[in-house]
Amino acid sequence: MELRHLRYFVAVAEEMNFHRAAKRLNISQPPLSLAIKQLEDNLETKLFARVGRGIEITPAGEFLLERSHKIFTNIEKIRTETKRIGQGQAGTIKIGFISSAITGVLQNIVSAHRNKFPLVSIEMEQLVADRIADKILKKELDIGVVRTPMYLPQGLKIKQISKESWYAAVHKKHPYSGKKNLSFNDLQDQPVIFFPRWNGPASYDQVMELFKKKKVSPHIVQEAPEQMTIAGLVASNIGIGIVPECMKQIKIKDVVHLPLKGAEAKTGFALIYRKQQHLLVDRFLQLSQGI
Amino acid sequence: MELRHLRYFVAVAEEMNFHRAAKRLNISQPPLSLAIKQLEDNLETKLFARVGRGIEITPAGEFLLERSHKIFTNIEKIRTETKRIGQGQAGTIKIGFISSAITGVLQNIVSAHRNKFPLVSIEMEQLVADRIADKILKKELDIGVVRTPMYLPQGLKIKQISKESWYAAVHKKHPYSGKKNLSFNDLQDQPVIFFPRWNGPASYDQVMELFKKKKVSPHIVQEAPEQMTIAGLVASNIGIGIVPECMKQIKIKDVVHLPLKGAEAKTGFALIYRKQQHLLVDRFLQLSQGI
DNA sequence: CTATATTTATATATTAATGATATATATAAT
DNA sequence: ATTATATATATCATTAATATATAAATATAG
Repeated sequence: MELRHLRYFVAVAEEMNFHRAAKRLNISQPPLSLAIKQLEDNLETKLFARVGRGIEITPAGEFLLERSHKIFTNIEKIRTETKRIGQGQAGTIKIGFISSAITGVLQNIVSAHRNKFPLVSIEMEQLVADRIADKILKKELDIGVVRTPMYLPQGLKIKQISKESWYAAVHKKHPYSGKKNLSFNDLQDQPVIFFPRWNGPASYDQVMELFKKKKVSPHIVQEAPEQMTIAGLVASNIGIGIVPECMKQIKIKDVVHLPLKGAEAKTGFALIYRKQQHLLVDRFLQLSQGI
Repeated sequence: MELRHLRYFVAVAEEMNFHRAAKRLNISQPPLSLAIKQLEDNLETKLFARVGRGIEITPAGEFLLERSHKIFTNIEKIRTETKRIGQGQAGTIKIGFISSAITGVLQNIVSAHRNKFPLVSIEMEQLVADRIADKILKKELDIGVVRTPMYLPQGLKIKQISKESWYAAVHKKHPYSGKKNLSFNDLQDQPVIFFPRWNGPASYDQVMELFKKKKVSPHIVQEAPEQMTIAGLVASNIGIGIVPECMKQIKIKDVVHLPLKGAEAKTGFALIYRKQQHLLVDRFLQLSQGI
C-alpha cells in the first residue's frame, strides 16, 4: 500500500464516481479502477459496493476515508515541520550547565533566544562539569555552559560569555570580615575551602598557580563541588571560601564576600560546543555574542 | 512522496548505513540512495549529513524518523480496523427510535448485542416516527424502532419484536377507574385523548377501525404526539387516553390503566431497515429474533 | 421493450518509475 | 601510498503505472 492508493481512494470517495475522480486526479479512469482494486485486495475488504451503474461506499470505506484525511493532514504537518527544522526555523537545542551558571548571563541568553526564535525549544539540564563535555561529544547535548579556564577536550570549541574575579567568602565574625579586600598572602595559615580538582581542573590549577606565585601554600580544610555547599561551610565558620564573583549575588546569612587582589577577571563562564554544528546551535552562539 | 520513501528512510536511519539498509529492504544500494535523495529534494531538507565515508542523521531527519514510526504504526492500526469493519467484526450501527421504545425490548436487544459484539458501537437517537423511515432511506440511520402497525415505505423491510394491546388510561376519580377493563362502547360520549394521525397513520387508522367496528364514534378532545404528554393530560383529567400497554409500566399519579376489550395484541414494536444491509445490521437483526 | 447514455471493468500498448549492475568518488585506516 | 569501506552516478533491465480502446452492466428515455 502506498499513499497513492489512499489519495486515489479519497478522490473516488469524495466524488463517488470513478470518472470524476480520475479527472480530478488528472489520470484516466482505468488505472484508478485498478488502484482501488489493489487497495481493496490489500485490505481484503471492499471499500465501495458496485451497485448498478454507480458505487456506494461501504462502512469500511467510510472509516478509511475519515482516517485517510487525518493521515494526509498529519503528513502535511510533518512535511512542514521537517522543512522548518531543516532550515533552522524550529527544533531543539539541548544545553547542559553547571549549577553556578543559573545566576548570570545564561538566563539572559536563553530568554533572548526564546524571544527571537519561539519555535525553537531549549532543553536545559544541570550537570557536574566533567559530564558536560562528555555528553556534548556523544551528541546528547548541543551546548555546555562551563567555568573557565578549562582544558578543552579534542573536538570541542569554546566561546567566553562572561568574565569575573575570584572572591574570598569569609564569615561575618572572622577578623578579615571588615576588610575592603584580601590578598593571597592573607590566606597563609588560614583554613581554606575550595572545590575539588576533578570538578574543574583548569580553574583549580589556575587558583593554585596564583597561590604559588605569591609563595603561599593554602591550607585546604574542606573540598566541596557545589558553590552553594562552600557558601554553607563558610556560614558555619569552617574556613574561608574561594568562590567566583557571581556568588556575591547570593545573599547568605553571616557570609561576606571580599575581592581577592591579583585574581581579577581570571574566571567566568563559557559555552562549549562541537566544531560541526547545525544552524540552530550556530545561531544560538551568534546570539550569545550580543548579550 | 510515497510511503516507500519513508520506509526506505526509516531503514537507513535505523541502520545508519545505506548498504545494510538496502540489504534489509531486499534492494540494492543505488536505488536506495536515489530514493533518499528524492525524499530530501521533496522536503527541501537534508535528512542525513554525508560526512566522510559514513552518514549522520540531521535534526530534521531525527524528527522525521520519530514521526515516520508513528505514521506506520498508525497506518497498521487503520488497516486492521478497516479489515475488521469490512468483515463485520467492528463498526457502528445507528438506531433511531420513538420515545415510547425506551421502555421494553429495545434495551434488552441493545445490551445483548453490546455484550456479544463489544467492538461494534451502537449510536441511538430519539426521533418522531415519520423521521425514522426517512433517515433510514437516506442511510443516516441503519435501523428504526417503530410502533406497529405501520405503512411500510418502499425499500424498507420490517421485523416485529414485540406485541402488546391498546389500553385506556383513565383518571383515578373517573367513574371507570374501578373497572377491570373497558370496551370501545364504554368510550361513546367520553372525551378521548389520542396521538395525531401523522404521528403513526397505520396505528391511528387501526384504532379508528376498531371504533368503527363497534359503531362508536370517538370524541377526541385532545391530540398529543408523545405518550408522556397523553399521560399528563389524563392525570389532569382532560379525558381518557388510548395508549399502548407498555405505558402501564410508567407509574403516574392518579392515572389508572385498563385493558381495552377487542384491542388485544393489536400493536407493538418492530425494527425497520433497508433491504440491502451490511453484515453488522444483519447480525443485529438476527440477534433481535432471539430476545 | 428496445435504444441510448452512463458508469465501471477489462485488454492491450505505452510510458514512467523502480531496481540491478558496473563503476566512480570520497575518505578513513593500514 | 594503498587498501577497504561507503555513498554517488551512469546505464540498462525490469516492473509498475497510465492511456487508449472497448467490453459489460444497467439505469433512463422514447
